[in-house]
Amino acid sequence: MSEEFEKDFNKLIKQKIEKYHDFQDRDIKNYDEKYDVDTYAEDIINKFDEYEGDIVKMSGRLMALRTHGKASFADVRDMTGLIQLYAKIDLLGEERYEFFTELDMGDIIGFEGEVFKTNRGQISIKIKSFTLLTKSLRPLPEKFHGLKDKEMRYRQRYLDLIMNPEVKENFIIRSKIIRSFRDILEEKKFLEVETPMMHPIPGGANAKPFVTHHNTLDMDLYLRIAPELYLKRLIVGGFDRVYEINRNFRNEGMSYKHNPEFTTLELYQAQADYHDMMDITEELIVKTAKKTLNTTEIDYQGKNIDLSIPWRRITMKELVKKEASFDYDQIENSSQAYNRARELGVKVEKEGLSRGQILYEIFEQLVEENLIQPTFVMDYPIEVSPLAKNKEEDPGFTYRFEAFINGWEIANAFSELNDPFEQENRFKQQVEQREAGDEEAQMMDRDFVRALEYGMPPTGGLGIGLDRLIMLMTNSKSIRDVILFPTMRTEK
RNA sequence: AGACCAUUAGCUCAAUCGGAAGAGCAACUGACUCUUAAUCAGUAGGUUCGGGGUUCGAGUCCCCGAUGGUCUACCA
Repeated sequence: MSEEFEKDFNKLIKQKIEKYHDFQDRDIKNYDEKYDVDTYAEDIINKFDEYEGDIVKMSGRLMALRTHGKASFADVRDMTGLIQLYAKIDLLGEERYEFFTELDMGDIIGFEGEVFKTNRGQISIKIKSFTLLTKSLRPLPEKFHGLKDKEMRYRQRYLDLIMNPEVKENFIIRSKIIRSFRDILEEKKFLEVETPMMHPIPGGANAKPFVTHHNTLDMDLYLRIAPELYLKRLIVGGFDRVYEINRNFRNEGMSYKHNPEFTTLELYQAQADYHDMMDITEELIVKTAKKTLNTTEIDYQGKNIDLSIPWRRITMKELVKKEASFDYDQIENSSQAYNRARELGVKVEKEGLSRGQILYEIFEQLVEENLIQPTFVMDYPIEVSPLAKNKEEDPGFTYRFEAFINGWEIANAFSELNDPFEQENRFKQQVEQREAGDEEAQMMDRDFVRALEYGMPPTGGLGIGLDRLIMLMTNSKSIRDVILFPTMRTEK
Protein backbone atom coordinates (compact mmCIF):
# COMPACT_ATOMS: atom_id res chain seq x y z
CA MET A 1 0.00 0.00 0.00
CA SER A 2 1.53 3.28 -1.06
CA GLU A 3 2.41 6.13 1.27
CA GLU A 4 0.28 8.49 -0.76
CA PHE A 5 -2.60 6.16 -0.23
CA GLU A 6 -1.96 6.06 3.52
CA LYS A 7 -1.99 9.85 3.64
CA ASP A 8 -5.20 9.91 1.73
CA PHE A 9 -7.01 7.80 4.29
CA ASN A 10 -10.32 8.79 5.59
CA LYS A 11 -12.73 6.89 7.77
CA LEU A 12 -14.63 5.37 4.90
CA ILE A 13 -11.48 3.93 3.41
CA LYS A 14 -10.30 2.70 6.82
CA GLN A 15 -13.56 0.87 7.30
CA LYS A 16 -13.19 -0.82 3.94
CA ILE A 17 -9.61 -1.86 4.66
CA GLU A 18 -10.72 -3.34 7.96
CA LYS A 19 -13.40 -5.22 6.12
CA TYR A 20 -10.83 -6.41 3.61
CA HIS A 21 -8.67 -7.88 6.37
CA ASP A 22 -11.74 -9.32 8.05
CA PHE A 23 -12.71 -11.01 4.79
CA GLN A 24 -9.20 -12.39 4.40
CA ASP A 25 -9.34 -13.79 7.92
CA ARG A 26 -12.52 -15.54 6.91
CA ASP A 27 -10.58 -17.24 4.11
CA ILE A 28 -11.86 -15.08 1.29
CA LYS A 29 -9.39 -14.89 -1.54
CA ASN A 30 -8.60 -11.51 -3.04
CA TYR A 31 -6.93 -10.33 -6.20
CA ASP A 32 -5.59 -13.75 -7.03
CA GLU A 33 -8.40 -15.69 -8.62
CA LYS A 34 -9.79 -15.70 -12.10
CA TYR A 35 -13.38 -16.48 -12.79
CA ASP A 36 -14.72 -18.20 -15.88
CA VAL A 37 -17.67 -16.24 -17.15
CA ASP A 38 -20.09 -17.67 -19.70
CA THR A 39 -22.73 -14.96 -20.00
CA TYR A 40 -23.00 -11.16 -20.09
CA ALA A 41 -25.78 -8.90 -18.86
CA GLU A 42 -26.66 -7.68 -22.34
CA ASP A 43 -27.28 -11.27 -23.58
CA ILE A 44 -29.80 -11.95 -20.86
CA ILE A 45 -31.57 -8.60 -21.15
CA ASN A 46 -31.85 -8.88 -24.94
CA LYS A 47 -32.70 -12.56 -25.15
CA PHE A 48 -34.42 -13.34 -21.87
CA ASP A 49 -36.68 -15.97 -23.45
CA GLU A 50 -33.66 -17.99 -24.53
CA TYR A 51 -31.95 -17.70 -21.15
CA GLU A 52 -34.91 -18.11 -18.81
CA GLY A 53 -34.27 -21.01 -16.45
CA ASP A 54 -30.61 -21.37 -17.50
CA ILE A 55 -27.80 -21.46 -15.00
CA VAL A 56 -25.30 -18.74 -15.88
CA LYS A 57 -21.90 -17.72 -14.59
CA MET A 58 -21.13 -14.01 -14.62
CA SER A 59 -19.10 -11.34 -12.90
CA GLY A 60 -19.27 -7.62 -12.37
CA ARG A 61 -19.04 -4.69 -10.03
CA LEU A 62 -21.57 -4.28 -7.25
CA MET A 63 -23.43 -1.00 -7.82
CA ALA A 64 -26.35 -1.27 -5.41
CA LEU A 65 -27.44 -3.57 -2.60
CA ARG A 66 -30.94 -3.69 -1.15
CA THR A 67 -31.17 -6.03 1.82
CA HIS A 68 -34.49 -7.28 3.13
CA GLY A 69 -33.53 -9.39 6.09
CA LYS A 70 -33.30 -12.91 4.74
CA ALA A 71 -33.37 -11.94 1.06
CA SER A 72 -31.52 -9.23 -0.84
CA PHE A 73 -31.32 -7.62 -4.25
CA ALA A 74 -28.14 -6.34 -5.78
CA ASP A 75 -27.34 -4.53 -9.01
CA VAL A 76 -24.14 -5.67 -10.68
CA ARG A 77 -22.60 -4.11 -13.74
CA ASP A 78 -20.44 -5.95 -16.23
CA MET A 79 -18.93 -4.64 -19.46
CA THR A 80 -22.27 -4.85 -21.26
CA GLY A 81 -24.79 -3.59 -18.74
CA LEU A 82 -26.56 -3.92 -15.44
CA ILE A 83 -28.12 -7.12 -14.08
CA GLN A 84 -30.05 -7.64 -10.85
CA LEU A 85 -29.12 -10.43 -8.45
CA TYR A 86 -31.56 -12.02 -6.06
CA ALA A 87 -29.88 -13.57 -3.02
CA LYS A 88 -31.84 -15.75 -0.62
CA ILE A 89 -30.64 -17.20 2.66
CA ASP A 90 -32.32 -20.50 1.74
CA LEU A 91 -30.18 -20.88 -1.37
CA LEU A 92 -26.86 -19.56 -0.10
CA GLY A 93 -26.86 -20.78 3.48
CA GLU A 94 -26.61 -18.57 6.53
CA GLU A 95 -22.88 -17.92 6.46
CA ARG A 96 -22.58 -17.09 2.75
CA TYR A 97 -25.75 -15.01 2.80
CA GLU A 98 -24.43 -12.99 5.74
CA PHE A 99 -21.24 -12.40 3.79
CA PHE A 100 -23.19 -11.27 0.74
CA THR A 101 -24.93 -8.56 2.74
CA GLU A 102 -21.57 -7.33 4.01
CA LEU A 103 -20.25 -6.60 0.50
CA ASP A 104 -19.42 -3.00 -0.35
CA MET A 105 -20.43 -0.92 -3.33
CA GLY A 106 -17.68 -1.27 -5.89
CA ASP A 107 -16.65 -4.80 -4.93
CA ILE A 108 -16.18 -7.11 -7.89
CA ILE A 109 -17.87 -10.45 -7.56
CA GLY A 110 -18.37 -13.60 -9.57
CA PHE A 111 -21.67 -15.43 -9.27
CA GLU A 112 -23.64 -18.33 -10.58
CA GLY A 113 -27.39 -18.75 -10.65
CA GLU A 114 -30.63 -19.12 -12.49
CA VAL A 115 -32.08 -16.59 -14.90
CA PHE A 116 -35.64 -15.63 -13.90
CA LYS A 117 -38.06 -12.77 -13.64
CA THR A 118 -39.22 -11.36 -10.30
CA ASN A 119 -42.89 -10.95 -9.46
CA ARG A 120 -42.58 -7.39 -10.66
CA GLY A 121 -41.12 -8.49 -13.97
CA GLN A 122 -37.47 -7.59 -13.36
CA ILE A 123 -35.01 -9.88 -15.13
CA SER A 124 -32.71 -11.23 -12.42
CA ILE A 125 -30.30 -13.98 -11.44
CA LYS A 126 -31.23 -16.10 -8.46
CA ILE A 127 -27.74 -16.79 -7.18
CA LYS A 128 -26.75 -20.14 -5.76
CA SER A 129 -23.12 -19.18 -5.22
CA PHE A 130 -20.90 -16.15 -5.43
CA THR A 131 -17.31 -15.21 -4.72
CA LEU A 132 -15.57 -11.97 -3.99
CA LEU A 133 -13.03 -11.44 -6.76
CA THR A 134 -11.74 -7.98 -5.86
CA LYS A 135 -12.34 -5.85 -2.82
CA SER A 136 -12.93 -2.15 -3.49
CA LEU A 137 -11.27 0.09 -0.94
CA ARG A 138 -12.54 3.51 -1.93
CA PRO A 139 -16.10 4.75 -1.64
CA LEU A 140 -17.88 5.26 -4.93
CA PRO A 141 -19.63 8.54 -5.73
CA GLU A 142 -23.34 8.82 -5.16
CA LYS A 143 -25.47 6.43 -7.19
CA PHE A 144 -28.22 8.80 -8.25
CA HIS A 145 -26.42 11.97 -9.30
CA GLY A 146 -23.25 10.13 -10.22
CA LEU A 147 -19.93 11.83 -10.70
CA LYS A 148 -20.34 15.31 -12.19
CA ASP A 149 -17.17 17.13 -11.28
CA LYS A 150 -15.44 17.56 -14.65
CA GLU A 151 -11.99 17.73 -13.18
CA MET A 152 -12.44 14.40 -11.44
CA ARG A 153 -14.11 12.87 -14.48
CA TYR A 154 -11.11 13.67 -16.70
CA ARG A 155 -8.38 12.99 -14.13
CA GLN A 156 -9.95 9.77 -12.88
CA ARG A 157 -11.52 8.55 -16.07
CA TYR A 158 -11.82 5.05 -14.61
CA LEU A 159 -14.20 6.47 -12.02
CA ASP A 160 -16.11 8.37 -14.69
CA LEU A 161 -16.53 5.14 -16.63
CA ILE A 162 -17.71 3.25 -13.54
CA MET A 163 -20.26 5.88 -12.53
CA ASN A 164 -21.37 7.21 -15.91
CA PRO A 165 -21.57 4.19 -18.20
CA GLU A 166 -23.02 6.31 -21.02
CA VAL A 167 -19.55 7.88 -21.28
CA LYS A 168 -18.41 4.57 -22.74
CA GLU A 169 -20.64 5.12 -25.75
CA ASN A 170 -18.47 7.92 -27.13
CA PHE A 171 -15.40 5.76 -26.90
CA ILE A 172 -17.10 2.79 -28.47
CA ILE A 173 -18.19 4.99 -31.38
CA ARG A 174 -14.67 6.40 -31.57
CA SER A 175 -13.29 2.91 -31.90
CA LYS A 176 -15.85 2.01 -34.58
CA ILE A 177 -15.09 5.14 -36.61
CA ILE A 178 -11.39 4.38 -36.65
CA ARG A 179 -12.10 0.71 -37.40
CA SER A 180 -14.27 1.79 -40.33
CA PHE A 181 -11.56 4.07 -41.71
CA ARG A 182 -9.09 1.22 -41.60
CA ASP A 183 -11.55 -1.14 -43.29
CA ILE A 184 -12.28 1.27 -46.12
CA LEU A 185 -8.60 1.99 -46.71
CA GLU A 186 -7.70 -1.67 -46.55
CA GLU A 187 -10.28 -2.34 -49.23
CA LYS A 188 -8.74 0.40 -51.35
CA LYS A 189 -5.32 -1.30 -51.07
CA PHE A 190 -3.77 1.27 -48.79
CA LEU A 191 -0.95 0.02 -46.58
CA GLU A 192 -1.02 1.10 -42.94
CA VAL A 193 2.43 2.21 -41.83
CA GLU A 194 4.08 3.69 -38.77
CA THR A 195 6.52 6.55 -39.19
CA PRO A 196 8.62 8.20 -36.48
CA MET A 197 7.00 10.07 -33.61
CA MET A 198 10.36 11.65 -32.77
CA HIS A 199 11.68 13.90 -35.51
CA PRO A 200 15.08 15.56 -35.79
CA ILE A 201 13.33 18.23 -37.88
CA PRO A 202 9.65 18.78 -37.17
CA GLY A 203 7.81 19.20 -40.44
CA GLY A 204 4.65 18.77 -42.41
CA ALA A 205 2.73 21.53 -40.65
CA ASN A 206 3.11 24.99 -39.24
CA ALA A 207 3.09 24.52 -35.48
CA LYS A 208 5.22 24.75 -32.37
CA PRO A 209 6.67 21.37 -31.41
CA PHE A 210 7.50 19.71 -28.09
CA VAL A 211 11.23 19.19 -27.66
CA THR A 212 12.88 16.24 -25.99
CA HIS A 213 16.43 14.96 -25.74
CA HIS A 214 18.08 11.68 -26.55
CA ASN A 215 20.92 11.06 -24.12
CA THR A 216 23.02 8.52 -26.01
CA LEU A 217 22.84 10.39 -29.29
CA ASP A 218 23.08 13.64 -27.35
CA MET A 219 20.63 15.29 -29.67
CA ASP A 220 17.35 17.12 -29.40
CA LEU A 221 14.33 15.48 -30.95
CA TYR A 222 10.90 16.89 -31.57
CA LEU A 223 7.63 15.09 -31.04
CA ARG A 224 6.09 15.08 -34.45
CA ILE A 225 3.64 17.77 -35.49
CA ALA A 226 2.64 15.76 -38.59
CA PRO A 227 3.74 12.55 -40.33
CA GLU A 228 3.49 14.10 -43.81
CA LEU A 229 7.12 14.29 -44.87
CA TYR A 230 7.83 10.69 -43.85
CA LEU A 231 4.77 9.34 -45.62
CA LYS A 232 5.80 11.10 -48.82
CA ARG A 233 9.25 9.57 -48.51
CA LEU A 234 7.43 6.23 -48.64
CA ILE A 235 5.69 7.29 -51.85
CA VAL A 236 9.16 8.02 -53.25
CA GLY A 237 10.16 4.54 -52.12
CA GLY A 238 7.37 2.96 -54.12
CA PHE A 239 4.66 2.36 -51.56
CA ASP A 240 2.01 3.89 -53.77
CA ARG A 241 -0.81 3.90 -51.25
CA VAL A 242 0.01 4.45 -47.59
CA TYR A 243 -1.76 5.78 -44.55
CA GLU A 244 -1.13 6.31 -40.88
CA ILE A 245 -3.61 6.85 -38.05
CA ASN A 246 -1.72 8.14 -35.08
CA ARG A 247 -0.97 10.96 -32.70
CA ASN A 248 0.47 14.37 -33.45
CA PHE A 249 1.77 16.72 -30.77
CA ARG A 250 1.58 20.49 -30.85
CA ASN A 251 2.87 22.76 -28.15
CA GLU A 252 0.08 25.27 -28.41
CA GLY A 253 -3.05 26.48 -26.69
CA MET A 254 -5.70 24.17 -25.32
CA SER A 255 -9.41 24.62 -25.81
CA TYR A 256 -12.64 22.72 -26.25
CA LYS A 257 -11.30 21.65 -29.64
CA HIS A 258 -7.54 21.48 -29.00
CA ASN A 259 -5.64 18.89 -27.00
CA PRO A 260 -1.81 18.89 -27.08
CA GLU A 261 -1.85 15.37 -28.49
CA PHE A 262 -4.48 14.56 -31.06
CA THR A 263 -5.12 11.92 -33.66
CA THR A 264 -5.10 12.29 -37.42
CA LEU A 265 -5.40 10.12 -40.44
CA GLU A 266 -2.95 10.96 -43.19
CA LEU A 267 -3.00 9.12 -46.48
CA TYR A 268 -1.04 9.42 -49.71
CA GLN A 269 -1.88 7.96 -53.08
CA ALA A 270 0.40 8.03 -56.09
CA GLN A 271 -1.10 8.91 -59.45
CA ALA A 272 -3.88 10.82 -57.74
CA ASP A 273 -4.67 14.49 -57.27
CA TYR A 274 -6.68 16.61 -54.90
CA HIS A 275 -9.93 15.85 -56.71
CA ASP A 276 -9.40 12.21 -55.85
CA MET A 277 -8.72 13.25 -52.27
CA MET A 278 -12.11 14.99 -52.15
CA ASP A 279 -13.75 11.80 -53.34
CA ILE A 280 -11.95 9.76 -50.70
CA THR A 281 -12.83 12.26 -47.97
CA GLU A 282 -16.51 11.99 -48.86
CA GLU A 283 -16.36 8.25 -49.08
CA LEU A 284 -14.56 7.79 -45.75
CA ILE A 285 -16.87 10.07 -43.81
CA VAL A 286 -20.17 9.10 -45.41
CA LYS A 287 -19.58 5.35 -45.31
CA THR A 288 -18.38 5.62 -41.73
CA ALA A 289 -21.39 7.68 -40.66
CA LYS A 290 -23.72 5.15 -42.23
CA LYS A 291 -21.91 2.26 -40.64
CA THR A 292 -21.55 3.67 -37.14
CA LEU A 293 -24.54 6.00 -36.81
CA ASN A 294 -26.88 4.50 -39.43
CA THR A 295 -27.46 7.95 -40.87
CA THR A 296 -25.78 10.80 -42.71
CA GLU A 297 -27.85 13.41 -40.88
CA ILE A 298 -26.23 14.43 -37.66
CA ASP A 299 -27.32 16.76 -34.92
CA TYR A 300 -24.46 18.68 -33.41
CA GLN A 301 -25.41 20.81 -30.42
CA GLY A 302 -28.75 21.68 -31.99
CA LYS A 303 -27.36 22.18 -35.49
CA ASN A 304 -28.48 19.84 -38.22
CA ILE A 305 -25.62 18.73 -40.43
CA ASP A 306 -26.20 16.77 -43.61
CA LEU A 307 -23.17 14.69 -44.52
CA SER A 308 -24.67 13.18 -47.64
CA ILE A 309 -22.69 13.57 -50.84
CA PRO A 310 -21.80 15.37 -52.97
CA TRP A 311 -20.41 18.06 -50.69
CA ARG A 312 -20.22 21.63 -51.92
CA ARG A 313 -16.98 22.29 -53.82
CA ILE A 314 -15.98 25.91 -54.27
CA THR A 315 -12.72 27.79 -54.67
CA MET A 316 -11.57 30.15 -51.97
CA LYS A 317 -11.67 33.05 -54.42
CA GLU A 318 -15.28 32.42 -55.38
CA LEU A 319 -16.35 31.77 -51.83
CA VAL A 320 -14.76 34.91 -50.43
CA LYS A 321 -16.21 36.93 -53.28
CA LYS A 322 -19.64 35.56 -52.55
CA GLU A 323 -19.61 35.61 -48.79
CA ALA A 324 -17.37 38.55 -47.99
CA SER A 325 -17.59 40.75 -51.10
CA PHE A 326 -13.87 40.57 -51.69
CA ASP A 327 -13.21 40.03 -55.39
CA TYR A 328 -9.62 38.87 -55.61
CA ASP A 329 -9.44 39.18 -59.38
CA GLN A 330 -10.42 42.85 -59.23
CA ILE A 331 -7.64 43.61 -56.73
CA GLU A 332 -4.52 44.80 -58.46
CA ASN A 333 -1.97 44.91 -55.69
CA SER A 334 -1.27 44.30 -52.05
CA SER A 335 -2.12 47.80 -50.82
CA GLN A 336 -5.53 47.67 -52.47
CA ALA A 337 -6.03 44.32 -50.78
CA TYR A 338 -5.12 45.81 -47.38
CA ASN A 339 -7.57 48.65 -47.87
CA ARG A 340 -10.39 46.39 -48.90
CA ALA A 341 -9.74 44.02 -46.01
CA ARG A 342 -9.84 46.88 -43.51
CA GLU A 343 -13.09 48.12 -45.05
CA LEU A 344 -14.49 44.68 -44.41
CA GLY A 345 -13.40 44.85 -40.77
CA VAL A 346 -10.67 42.25 -41.09
CA LYS A 347 -7.70 42.61 -38.76
CA VAL A 348 -4.50 42.61 -40.84
CA GLU A 349 -1.77 43.71 -38.47
CA LYS A 350 1.19 42.10 -40.20
CA GLU A 351 2.91 44.21 -42.84
CA GLY A 352 4.01 42.91 -46.20
CA LEU A 353 1.27 40.39 -46.80
CA SER A 354 0.53 39.50 -50.41
CA ARG A 355 -2.89 39.67 -52.03
CA GLY A 356 -3.18 35.93 -51.56
CA GLN A 357 -2.36 36.05 -47.85
CA ILE A 358 -4.94 38.78 -47.36
CA LEU A 359 -7.51 36.69 -49.22
CA TYR A 360 -6.71 33.90 -46.78
CA GLU A 361 -7.03 36.24 -43.76
CA ILE A 362 -10.44 37.38 -44.98
CA PHE A 363 -11.50 33.79 -45.50
CA GLU A 364 -10.39 32.78 -42.02
CA GLN A 365 -11.89 35.76 -40.25
CA LEU A 366 -15.19 36.17 -42.09
CA VAL A 367 -16.11 33.00 -43.92
CA GLU A 368 -14.71 29.89 -42.25
CA GLU A 369 -16.93 29.82 -39.16
CA ASN A 370 -20.07 29.95 -41.32
CA LEU A 371 -19.26 26.75 -43.19
CA ILE A 372 -21.62 24.57 -41.18
CA GLN A 373 -22.59 22.10 -43.92
CA PRO A 374 -19.71 20.07 -45.40
CA THR A 375 -17.76 22.22 -47.84
CA PHE A 376 -14.55 21.74 -49.76
CA VAL A 377 -12.76 25.05 -50.04
CA MET A 378 -10.37 24.73 -52.96
CA ASP A 379 -7.23 26.45 -54.20
CA TYR A 380 -5.33 28.01 -51.33
CA PRO A 381 -2.76 30.78 -51.79
CA ILE A 382 0.75 29.47 -52.31
CA GLU A 383 2.21 31.43 -49.38
CA VAL A 384 0.20 29.44 -46.85
CA SER A 385 0.68 26.10 -48.60
CA PRO A 386 4.40 25.31 -48.71
CA LEU A 387 3.95 21.62 -49.48
CA ALA A 388 1.22 21.84 -52.14
CA LYS A 389 1.65 21.91 -55.88
CA ASN A 390 0.99 25.30 -57.48
CA LYS A 391 -1.65 25.60 -60.16
CA GLU A 392 -0.28 25.74 -63.68
CA GLU A 393 -2.80 28.29 -64.88
CA ASP A 394 -2.74 30.39 -61.69
CA PRO A 395 0.67 30.07 -60.02
CA GLY A 396 -0.22 32.17 -56.96
CA PHE A 397 -2.55 29.37 -55.89
CA THR A 398 -2.21 25.68 -55.15
CA TYR A 399 -4.11 22.47 -55.75
CA ARG A 400 -5.11 22.35 -52.10
CA PHE A 401 -8.40 22.10 -50.30
CA GLU A 402 -9.64 22.04 -46.78
CA ALA A 403 -12.95 20.46 -45.85
CA PHE A 404 -15.08 22.31 -43.31
CA ILE A 405 -17.95 21.03 -41.21
CA ASN A 406 -19.56 23.06 -38.44
CA GLY A 407 -17.05 25.83 -39.18
CA TRP A 408 -14.17 23.53 -38.22
CA GLU A 409 -11.38 22.40 -40.47
CA ILE A 410 -11.88 18.65 -40.73
CA ALA A 411 -9.57 17.78 -43.60
CA ASN A 412 -6.62 19.31 -45.39
CA ALA A 413 -5.34 17.91 -48.66
CA PHE A 414 -3.43 18.68 -51.79
CA SER A 415 -1.87 17.53 -54.96
CA GLU A 416 1.54 17.13 -53.44
CA LEU A 417 4.38 19.33 -54.56
CA ASN A 418 6.88 16.98 -56.16
CA ASP A 419 9.23 19.42 -57.88
CA PRO A 420 12.42 19.40 -55.77
CA PHE A 421 13.57 22.85 -56.93
CA GLU A 422 10.22 24.37 -56.10
CA GLN A 423 10.09 22.55 -52.76
CA GLU A 424 13.52 23.84 -51.83
CA ASN A 425 12.42 27.38 -52.63
CA ARG A 426 9.28 26.99 -50.57
CA PHE A 427 11.34 25.76 -47.61
CA LYS A 428 13.66 28.74 -48.04
CA GLN A 429 10.71 31.08 -47.87
CA GLN A 430 9.56 29.31 -44.69
CA VAL A 431 13.02 29.64 -43.18
CA GLU A 432 12.97 33.37 -43.95
CA GLN A 433 9.64 33.70 -42.20
CA ARG A 434 11.04 31.76 -39.29
CA GLU A 435 14.05 34.02 -39.07
CA ALA A 436 11.68 36.96 -39.16
CA GLY A 437 10.14 35.64 -35.95
CA ASP A 438 7.40 33.27 -37.09
CA GLU A 439 7.92 30.35 -34.68
CA GLU A 440 5.46 28.23 -36.59
CA ALA A 441 7.09 28.53 -39.99
CA GLN A 442 8.68 25.33 -41.21
CA MET A 443 12.32 24.31 -41.14
CA MET A 444 14.45 23.25 -44.09
CA ASP A 445 14.35 19.49 -44.48
CA ARG A 446 17.18 18.69 -46.88
CA ASP A 447 16.64 14.98 -46.79
CA PHE A 448 13.05 15.46 -47.85
CA VAL A 449 14.20 17.56 -50.80
CA ARG A 450 16.79 14.89 -51.59
CA ALA A 451 13.99 12.31 -51.62
CA LEU A 452 12.07 14.43 -54.10
CA GLU A 453 15.21 14.63 -56.22
CA TYR A 454 15.03 10.88 -56.70
CA GLY A 455 11.53 11.48 -58.01
CA MET A 456 8.12 11.35 -56.39
CA PRO A 457 5.24 10.46 -58.68
CA PRO A 458 2.26 12.79 -58.89
CA THR A 459 0.55 12.20 -55.55
CA GLY A 460 -2.57 13.19 -53.72
CA GLY A 461 -2.34 13.54 -49.94
CA LEU A 462 -5.04 13.94 -47.32
CA GLY A 463 -5.16 14.58 -43.59
CA ILE A 464 -8.29 14.25 -41.46
CA GLY A 465 -8.54 15.43 -37.85
CA LEU A 466 -10.17 12.45 -36.20
CA ASP A 467 -10.89 13.93 -32.79
CA ARG A 468 -13.04 16.69 -34.22
CA LEU A 469 -14.80 14.36 -36.59
CA ILE A 470 -15.57 12.13 -33.62
CA MET A 471 -16.84 15.15 -31.66
CA LEU A 472 -19.29 15.81 -34.48
CA MET A 473 -20.36 12.20 -34.74
CA THR A 474 -20.87 11.81 -30.98
CA ASN A 475 -22.37 15.27 -30.44
CA SER A 476 -19.61 16.02 -27.91
CA LYS A 477 -19.15 19.59 -26.78
CA SER A 478 -15.50 19.20 -25.80
CA ILE A 479 -12.56 17.32 -27.28
CA ARG A 480 -12.01 16.01 -23.74
CA ASP A 481 -15.16 13.98 -24.09
CA VAL A 482 -13.69 11.96 -26.96
CA ILE A 483 -10.16 11.54 -25.55
CA LEU A 484 -9.98 9.02 -22.72
CA PHE A 485 -7.20 10.75 -20.83
CA PRO A 486 -7.06 14.38 -21.90
CA THR A 487 -3.97 16.39 -20.97
CA MET A 488 -4.27 17.93 -17.49
CA ARG A 489 -1.98 19.73 -15.10
CA THR A 490 -0.54 17.42 -12.46
CA GLU A 491 -2.49 17.34 -9.24
CA LYS A 492 -1.32 19.59 -6.35
C1' A B 1 -1.29 34.26 -22.52
C1' G B 2 -5.92 37.57 -20.85
C1' A B 3 -11.03 38.08 -18.72
C1' C B 4 -14.96 35.96 -16.00
C1' C B 5 -17.00 31.97 -12.96
C1' A B 6 -16.42 27.82 -9.62
C1' U B 7 -14.06 25.10 -5.38
C1' U B 8 -18.40 23.55 1.47
C1' A B 9 -18.87 15.80 4.39
C1' G B 10 -16.76 10.10 0.20
C1' C B 11 -20.46 12.09 -3.88
C1' U B 12 -24.55 15.70 -5.42
C1' C B 13 -25.77 20.25 -3.47
C1' A B 14 -27.84 24.16 0.46
C1' A B 15 -26.35 28.04 3.95
C1' U B 16 -30.87 35.07 3.42
C1' C B 17 -27.57 41.27 5.02
C1' G B 18 -21.01 39.25 7.63
C1' G B 19 -23.98 36.46 13.17
C1' A B 20 -24.59 28.60 16.08
C1' A B 21 -21.79 24.81 9.01
C1' G B 22 -26.89 21.70 6.84
C1' A B 23 -29.74 17.98 3.58
C1' G B 24 -30.03 13.67 0.36
C1' C B 25 -27.24 9.54 -1.11
C1' A B 26 -22.89 6.66 0.57
C1' A B 27 -20.96 4.77 5.58
C1' C B 28 -21.94 2.55 10.59
C1' U B 29 -25.77 -0.05 14.28
C1' G B 30 -30.50 -2.42 14.18
C1' A B 31 -35.50 -4.24 11.80
C1' C B 32 -37.37 -6.48 7.36
C1' U B 33 -37.74 -13.25 2.40
C1' C B 34 -39.85 -9.71 -4.59
C1' U B 35 -36.81 -4.80 -3.94
C1' U B 36 -35.12 -1.61 -7.83
C1' A B 37 -33.05 6.26 -6.06
C1' A B 38 -36.25 -0.08 -1.40
C1' U B 39 -38.39 1.32 3.34
C1' C B 40 -38.21 2.29 8.76
C1' A B 41 -35.43 3.63 13.53
C1' G B 42 -30.81 5.38 15.24
C1' U B 43 -25.28 6.86 15.01
C1' A B 44 -21.19 9.10 13.10
C1' G B 45 -18.94 12.15 9.50
C1' G B 46 -16.07 19.24 8.13
C1' U B 47 -8.35 22.34 7.36
C1' U B 48 -15.75 25.44 3.89
C1' C B 49 -9.13 24.60 -2.09
C1' G B 50 -4.26 26.92 0.36
C1' G B 51 -2.03 31.44 2.53
C1' G B 52 -2.59 36.38 4.31
C1' G B 53 -5.84 40.64 5.61
C1' U B 54 -10.38 43.59 7.33
C1' U B 55 -13.86 42.75 11.50
C1' C B 56 -16.21 41.88 18.13
C1' G B 57 -17.30 37.93 14.52
C1' A B 58 -15.58 35.45 7.68
C1' G B 59 -18.04 29.67 3.89
C1' U B 60 -19.72 34.84 2.85
C1' C B 61 -15.80 40.98 2.11
C1' C B 62 -10.40 42.29 0.26
C1' C B 63 -5.32 40.60 -1.56
C1' C B 64 -1.96 36.58 -3.23
C1' G B 65 -1.69 31.57 -4.90
C1' A B 66 -3.60 26.44 -6.70
C1' U B 67 -6.85 23.56 -9.76
C1' G B 68 -10.96 23.22 -13.04
C1' G B 69 -14.64 25.34 -16.36
C1' U B 70 -16.34 29.03 -19.99
C1' C B 71 -15.10 32.87 -23.38
C1' U B 72 -11.22 35.50 -26.18
C1' A B 73 -6.26 35.04 -28.66
C1' C B 74 -3.17 31.08 -31.34
C1' C B 75 -3.73 26.55 -33.57
C1' A B 76 -6.08 21.20 -36.10
